[in-house]
Amino acid sequence: MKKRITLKQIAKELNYSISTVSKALKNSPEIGTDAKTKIQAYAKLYNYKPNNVALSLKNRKTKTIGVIIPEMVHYFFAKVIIGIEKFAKKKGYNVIISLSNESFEKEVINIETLVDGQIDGLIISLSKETLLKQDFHHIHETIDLDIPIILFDRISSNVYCDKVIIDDVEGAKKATNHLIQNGRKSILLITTEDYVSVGNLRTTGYIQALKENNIELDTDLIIKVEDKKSTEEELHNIEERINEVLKLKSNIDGIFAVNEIYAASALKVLKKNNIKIPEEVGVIGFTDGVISRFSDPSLTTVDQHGEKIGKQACKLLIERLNNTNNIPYQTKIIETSITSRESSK
Amino acid sequence: MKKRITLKQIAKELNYSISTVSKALKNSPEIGTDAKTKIQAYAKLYNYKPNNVALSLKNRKTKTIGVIIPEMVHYFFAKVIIGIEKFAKKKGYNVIISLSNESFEKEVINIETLVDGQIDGLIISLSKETLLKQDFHHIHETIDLDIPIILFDRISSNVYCDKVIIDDVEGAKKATNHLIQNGRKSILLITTEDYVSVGNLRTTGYIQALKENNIELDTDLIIKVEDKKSTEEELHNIEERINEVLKLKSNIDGIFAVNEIYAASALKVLKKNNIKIPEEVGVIGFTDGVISRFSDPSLTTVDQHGEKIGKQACKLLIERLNNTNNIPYQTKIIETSITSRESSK
DNA sequence: TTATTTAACTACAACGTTATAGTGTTAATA
DNA sequence: TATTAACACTATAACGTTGTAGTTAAATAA
Repeated sequence: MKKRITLKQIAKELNYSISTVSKALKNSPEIGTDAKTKIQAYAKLYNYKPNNVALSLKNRKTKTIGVIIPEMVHYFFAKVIIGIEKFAKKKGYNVIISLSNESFEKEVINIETLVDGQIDGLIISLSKETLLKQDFHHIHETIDLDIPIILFDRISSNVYCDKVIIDDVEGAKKATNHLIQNGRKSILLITTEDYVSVGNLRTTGYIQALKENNIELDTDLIIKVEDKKSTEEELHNIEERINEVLKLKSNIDGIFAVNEIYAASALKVLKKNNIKIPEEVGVIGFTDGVISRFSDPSLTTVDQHGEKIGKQACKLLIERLNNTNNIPYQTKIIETSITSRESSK
Repeated sequence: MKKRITLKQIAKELNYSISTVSKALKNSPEIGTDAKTKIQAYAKLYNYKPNNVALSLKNRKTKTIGVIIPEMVHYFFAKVIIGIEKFAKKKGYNVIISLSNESFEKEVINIETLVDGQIDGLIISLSKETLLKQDFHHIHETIDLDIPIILFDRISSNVYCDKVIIDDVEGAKKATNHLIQNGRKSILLITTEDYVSVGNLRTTGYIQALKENNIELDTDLIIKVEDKKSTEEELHNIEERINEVLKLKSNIDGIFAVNEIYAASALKVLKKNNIKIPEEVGVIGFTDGVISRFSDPSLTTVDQHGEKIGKQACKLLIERLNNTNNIPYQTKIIETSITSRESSK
């Protein structure tokens, strides 16, 4: 209907040049008071807003940040996005979100699309497939193009860039210690295969905690799940495996799961076997999400503070964007904390 | 480092005009085979990609869709976004996401920011505050600016535009009927205050189902929650209210909650009172989310098919964007379905 | 009185594209 | 032989901005 007005139209209408109008609206001292008031009034009346696309072209900056996450339906990632979005908006940036759906190929395509002129920088959490393949050419190429990338949570030491992570090892240690301090000695670990960096690190933390408490490591007490996608079938599979180990090792008195899905699965199996939680077995999960909050019993978890991570990632990115001279890459570590609920006493 | 190459640079390097290069890369018949092969080879070698910002300026189209949702940590909205994103990407569109955080003011600001030149169209689910205020000037202004808006789920009949909704009344009827067919007669409804359109409609569906089954409506069996934000405190409050009604009306044998948080709260209260689910009381929720899936017992729910909604909304929007002649506004209704789980037998 | 400064503007180029119109050159037609 | 058509390209303008470098005319200084 009433298409947006441009400088050109204002200029024509008021019989000034485009430059004058532009400068008047920027309150430049070059322009006389008369012209200024006239132009500004007219602009306000017709609700003039500069065309951001034209500005982007001129400034070679889009004031937009791209975010690529492996999946959307995931409390942690949702929280991270909230953190990113909040901070970005405050700094005048917009956020474009893409989903890799844990696929390497989609990740590559998403980056390409985003890099093709729409964003100033990227915040990425790598897909499981990428981590498995250890193929980071798309990341490197983007950085080579002078488009800064911040990696968070799912990172790789083979990529040189800014990173934001949690102290996964520490967090897992805290979790394991939490159970040990409750007097648990035989703690089942439900984790992912080692190629998922966070799973790997949390496994390490678990092992370290045991060692520091002089508890012998029993590899039979470690379930490593091939962590593709949590389909109904996959979930069933996990439950089966937990059930088996539980039968095999009747002395288990604690369970540490590296995410809330595994923790919820553990709860389910325990309840099915009429094992009392937390009296007989204490359970603690990683990721303080909605499942943990509403499960029965509610789950004690390691809170990753996703929003903080998002904010930090966004901050690092914007700092880099504003700093033309190359500052050295940083890795920020966000502390975890334990949220104690019913599943551990 | 190796900044992206432009038409200009190719032209200079190969001694052609910019026009020739542009046309050669578009495989225009105007250009000779010789020039074409040379230019295309060079472009490929230096990985030429057209600058999308320049294209946006030229075409007055950004190929970007803005999405504004009230909150991120919400299974339904996450699913909708997945649907939007998938369809958009397939059609060559990018998606910018903004959060209104249920605030009217943030919604207004978000729209302004997005409309300022970065998006071709908008997909919005209105914030609760907006619905409460019934102030839609920001929506109208945007539509006036010829920027199409698609509303989904949280809509208002006072806005004229395309809409995608579920059959909330039908869905609620289905849910209530599901309980009635199980032999329940005294069904507690946990819903929102009436200004939330979906809550209102679901309440209507509940009432209709009762009527159709000749069950007298007992308003004491309806809990209307002031639906601000689900803080720990708010949740506690809801549980209290459920508990009270449960004590007051001991013959309750079914509970229908209009979202999964309320349903989960109901489960909790029932279990605390040692009421057997589903034997003594059957429970059904709305929104098939992660909480329902992992609760104990798992929750029977009305599945809103969020992904489908997102896809449909995106489809409507892109159709409108491609159609310069005004097609009449449509309201698409996505059918709900019941996912039967443990909480109802 | 002439030179110089200042005020208040305007013209132009550029960001990277593409569509339209225009320019030569050669080949085909009348 | 003169006219026209076909080919292969180039110039230009435009999308909406902004910064730099002009251009006037009036005011001041020498």
